[in-house]
Amino acid sequence: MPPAYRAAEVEAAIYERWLAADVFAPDGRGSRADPSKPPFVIIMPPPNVTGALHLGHAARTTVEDTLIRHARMTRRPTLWLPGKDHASIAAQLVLDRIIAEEGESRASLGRERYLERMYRFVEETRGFMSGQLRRLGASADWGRERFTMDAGSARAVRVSFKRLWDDGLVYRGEALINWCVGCRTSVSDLEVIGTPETGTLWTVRYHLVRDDGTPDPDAWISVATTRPETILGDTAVAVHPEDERYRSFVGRRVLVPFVERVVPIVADDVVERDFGTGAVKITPAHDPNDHETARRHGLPMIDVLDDDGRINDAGGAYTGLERFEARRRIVADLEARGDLEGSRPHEMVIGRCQRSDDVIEPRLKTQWFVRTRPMAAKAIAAVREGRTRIVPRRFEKVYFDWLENIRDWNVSRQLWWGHRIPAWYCPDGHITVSDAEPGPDACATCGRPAAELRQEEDIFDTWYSSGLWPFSTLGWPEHTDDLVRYYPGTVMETAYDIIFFWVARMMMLGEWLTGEAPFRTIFLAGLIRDPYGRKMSKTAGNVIDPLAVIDEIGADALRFAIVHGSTPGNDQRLGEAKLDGARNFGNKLWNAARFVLGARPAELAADAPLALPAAADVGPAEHWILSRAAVTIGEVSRAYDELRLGEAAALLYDSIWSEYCDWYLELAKLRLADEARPAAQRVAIWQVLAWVLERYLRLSHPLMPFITEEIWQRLPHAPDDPGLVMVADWPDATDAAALADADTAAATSALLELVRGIRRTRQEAGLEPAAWLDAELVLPDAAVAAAHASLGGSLDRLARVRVQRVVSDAAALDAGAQRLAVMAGRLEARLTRGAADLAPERARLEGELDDARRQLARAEARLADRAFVAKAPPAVVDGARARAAELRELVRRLEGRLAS
RNA sequence: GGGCGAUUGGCUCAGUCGGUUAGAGCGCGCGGUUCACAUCCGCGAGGUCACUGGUUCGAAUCCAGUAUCGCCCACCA
Repeated sequence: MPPAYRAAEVEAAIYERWLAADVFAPDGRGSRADPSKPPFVIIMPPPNVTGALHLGHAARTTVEDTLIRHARMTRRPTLWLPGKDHASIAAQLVLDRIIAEEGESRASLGRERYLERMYRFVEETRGFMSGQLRRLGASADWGRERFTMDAGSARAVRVSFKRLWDDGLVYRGEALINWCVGCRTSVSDLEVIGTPETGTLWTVRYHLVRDDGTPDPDAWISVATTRPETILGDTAVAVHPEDERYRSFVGRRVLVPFVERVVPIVADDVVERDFGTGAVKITPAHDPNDHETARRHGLPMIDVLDDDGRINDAGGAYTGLERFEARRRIVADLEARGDLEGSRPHEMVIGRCQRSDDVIEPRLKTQWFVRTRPMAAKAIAAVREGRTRIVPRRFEKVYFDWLENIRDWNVSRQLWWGHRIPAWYCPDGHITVSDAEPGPDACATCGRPAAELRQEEDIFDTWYSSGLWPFSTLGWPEHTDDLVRYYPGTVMETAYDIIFFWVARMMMLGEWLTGEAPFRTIFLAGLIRDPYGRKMSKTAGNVIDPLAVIDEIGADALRFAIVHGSTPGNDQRLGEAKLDGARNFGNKLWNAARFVLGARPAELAADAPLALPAAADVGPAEHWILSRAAVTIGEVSRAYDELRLGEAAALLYDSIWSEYCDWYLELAKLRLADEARPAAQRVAIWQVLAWVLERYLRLSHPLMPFITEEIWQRLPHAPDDPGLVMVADWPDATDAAALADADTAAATSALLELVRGIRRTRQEAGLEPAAWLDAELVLPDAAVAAAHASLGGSLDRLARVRVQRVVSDAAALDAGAQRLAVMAGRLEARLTRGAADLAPERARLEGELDDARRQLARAEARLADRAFVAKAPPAVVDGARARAAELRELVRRLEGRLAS
């Protein structure tokens, strides 16, 4: 076994071995799944097909792979289904940049050639991400890999849309949508990011119109606006109905500047009297509030923009101007004609596009909408009724709030890369929605032949096909075997920032289309931040490249760092310190294994399978580590079961490092090297050493799959072992628990405390660390004395003492001797060494006595409290009594010691 | 304007069902050429669990309020 662990070399080879063994698929050749057990299914959140692996992907992959590996080891049929998302806008933005370098553009290529180019591009990139996920150790079923633009997804999109259409949940209508000029498409409300910015609030005069229809140069109403270019689309001015200042204005008419349109002054209580002038210009086609107001008052709605963000034909002299240029010109022109009353800086929230960061323009457009309320009700019910559980629970509220206030979903996108909406128009204006791949044979209303029908140009919002993902990947709408067996999924693991985009939509579409919630548990993780708590971003320059980390310290270390100390739903910081810690842990495990493999007694055949020794040969240290192992197996298993992976990692870290390596390995080492010890005992020691290591490897495997596999392969195995730790059975604690004797384990534990006490005392007394001290031990229990005798010199060696005498009572020792006293629980040691400085030792004992007395006083006060004794559970009271007795004894002994 | 989260040693975080002795890693101090590992070993210091009040025999933990920071949602032009 090489002295240092070489992650990079090991990981690639191990992954190949897993692939060759065909153990990733639930029905793979090497799978040891028990078909009678309930399947464990995770459908992977599909990363963007053009993307590169970032830490977020690494975190998702790590958590899901860990859950999957744990489930696989419990013999459940385990499906982790991977895939890619076509990510229409994101992918188009990427491709647009690329073709721009080639001197082309969307317009120059045209739809067909653009899509051809996109398919070629996606062909090139789609393998990258999978390769990167494999480097992380992802044990996904690559044979079932899917793509949101593959034929199966396309079919699911068509069939689902037809179903929703037939169910009356789809409509095509004119509504105010969010238009992104930069992306040249509409986007959903979720994709509009409210950004606080300082804008300008202009005050503008609208002149009243006299009865003869001419504007009155001396009478006007002043309105406030932040977007003067929308003046061109104004169809009213509104004031509050109870606003005394404007009471007489209501019902009169004003002239809209530049377009010279005569519009009414209406009263509506949306108007805030305190804001601006208390009078609002109403632009129904470009503002949600105004749109509502216009509907209430039956006002016309005039769109003044075109798709490129320029003023359209409705803008009179401004037609053709870019929107912000138009704004500047209009402000200047208002000023010139004396109708600009003033302007001031104004703090406001600007809607910007999530993708392009361009300013979103609300516009009136005819598009496709999904009526979400009925679906939302089902999605809410699924969680309310406990059919789906959200972890951590606090996100239920977020989920409910959003679904309860949900608005219709604009699924139309004026893009090319995506699923085209399967709706056809006939010349008579009828709409036919069809789920047939070639489209409908004829107009569903008038029967006109297909040749006369024209398909909708719009494509679907990317998240529409993502919403179908939990079942489209399993073959829906067909009743495939996979769908029957693996739907609904077990856990949907994702970060909390896409609850609305994705989780809620999967729940809605899943409930509505399949009649079932798409998963049992929604497991929401937090985001990974840099060591200062900032979001990682390329512009901030604080990104950690997971692949660079893997190259340097290996996937196991990255995985462990991601999981260790994390809590579901909470953001976590990740930096070099954490990564180093994880790497060091792997190194520790590797070296421990190196020692174990090298320490096998010659009496034990090299290929003898791992087994626990006969009870008669089991020594005290073995009882101790086996009892610790039993506890760890139980606790770690529970932590995995309850999705508390951070805790599983912490438990393993502590058990392996602080118990197994720091103590047990040391105790085993010395006795194994002791040739005078009977072979049967040495063999037993090694067997326990190796057995516990093997169990810890299995427990750690889901988190650190590569290194545990590599080490496990080097341990001896029985012929019927599965050959890979990856498909080894999840350990249980019964063997260890049955063999370990609790009293002996406790006796050993007490002796370890004594060693710790001796080390501390000698350090405080300023003794040379290497010096051997003579010692007399007070070991009051027979069990402890027996354990000490059995461990022989190994324990003494850890404390660097030569034991002269062991007594059961401190009274048997010389009272006045100038010796260092060590107390550890009920055990004591007296150390002799010429140059010892006794003062610090005495000071420490006095401090301890003070402390013990204080605690005793508190303990006794508690017991004196009748209410406590009467009301606290008996076990707690008993515990308190025992504790008080212990403290009393400690005080007595400390007093005795200090008196001498 | 609503909602959520966080607040525990210098830093980053755990802390299950409320149980009295609040843990870890990093950092810090002291010491170490122990033949698995210096990516290491040993020892130690360091905490009024943000604050106020309440519930309880008992509160880091439950309740109410306050403060600070962060996030999400929301139509004052």
